[in-house]
Amino acid sequence: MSLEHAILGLLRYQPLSGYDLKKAIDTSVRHFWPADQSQIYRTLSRMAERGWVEVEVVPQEDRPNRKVYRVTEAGQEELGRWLTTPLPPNEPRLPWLIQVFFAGQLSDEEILVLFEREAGQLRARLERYEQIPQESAEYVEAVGSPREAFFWMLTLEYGNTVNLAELEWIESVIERLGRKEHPSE
Amino acid sequence: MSLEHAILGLLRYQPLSGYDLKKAIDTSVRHFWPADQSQIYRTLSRMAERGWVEVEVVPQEDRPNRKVYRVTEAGQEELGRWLTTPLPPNEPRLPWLIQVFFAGQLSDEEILVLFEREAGQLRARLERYEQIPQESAEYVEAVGSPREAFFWMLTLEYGNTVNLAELEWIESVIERLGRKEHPSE
DNA sequence: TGGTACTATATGACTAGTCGTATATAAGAC
DNA sequence: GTCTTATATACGACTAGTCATATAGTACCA
Repeated sequence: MSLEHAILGLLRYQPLSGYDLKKAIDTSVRHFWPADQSQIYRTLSRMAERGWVEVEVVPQEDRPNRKVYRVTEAGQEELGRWLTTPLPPNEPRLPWLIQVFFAGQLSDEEILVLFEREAGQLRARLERYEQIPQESAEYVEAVGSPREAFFWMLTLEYGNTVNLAELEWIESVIERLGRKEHPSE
Repeated sequence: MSLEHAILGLLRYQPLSGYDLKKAIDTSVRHFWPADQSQIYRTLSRMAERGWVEVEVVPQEDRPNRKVYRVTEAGQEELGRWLTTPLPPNEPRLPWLIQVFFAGQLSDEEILVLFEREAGQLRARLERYEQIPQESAEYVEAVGSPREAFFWMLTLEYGNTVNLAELEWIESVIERLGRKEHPSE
């Protein structure tokens, strides 16, 4: 399970509570691995059972105690092992392509909406990506490893490249649809 | 749920059994919506309960009876409704990018393997895509709708475009890694 | 004679992830 | 004075999808 390994990777930079981790994930790996709060807590419990992380309970006044997790030796090893393990080919599910696949039964206007909508979502995503370098500046500084930061930025580059290719393809389809070159029946 | 709608779309071309559907899915929407046998059968039962499909039991000698499903009026409507419904933005999970994100702690050799492996998987996928037009020729003929076939081919074009962009990006990363321009620590 | 593959459907057990809600308290907004 | 936001954790219910296995006969191949 990849969430476990994302958590190991993040905790390696510094020990964090479940709450902290949620925020750390949302400002780092969220774009390729979203995780919601309940999933994070469950996963942390499981990891503690397996001995990949250790818990330290930090009492707080007026608020629930913090349970701060840190990576153990076993956790370090597991992360190293996983990072060099070949993954099965990814088979992402793209419901939008199902809509495209059966779009022949829609009207030309409806089809145009289908593609324009997707183009809009991609443009919005690309705009959000532009803000990431600023947002992550403090983490880059805090961790203080240009090498680590280089690979963080590569994942952003990936997102930019792939989403831009998608957007350009959709724009080319919209253009072709406008020229009415596609079969009418 | 998208599998339901993929099934409705396929049954619209002709009534099929669960077994037929598995084969139809594997030669059509598999690349963006894989489905395994048990999931297909469960989904068909649910769809029949909802009245989206009707079952006809076709007795066979020496083999289990075929349960042939056909789309009802309600199913047709549901498909039309769904095809024009905006989908929430897709958030695909890309475990490989988690490996990239934390690759800074690996050696340069290990990192190269990580990228070369992914490049290999993409090349294999692109090669498989090349065979799809031949494989689907009989379906194109059987359904006899150039309009429908046009959109089938668009989903293939999408896969080609996006996977090629990914591959080219990875190749550019490999080149940069080779030039040792990335931080060593 | 045995192994494998095809046709055809079905079910139980499991996992990852989602959704909603709950518990506490404090700070700040309107 | 109430509503929202933030801090911090937890759990029950649910869903989609996976994996393994079962049944039961045919057919082909070595």
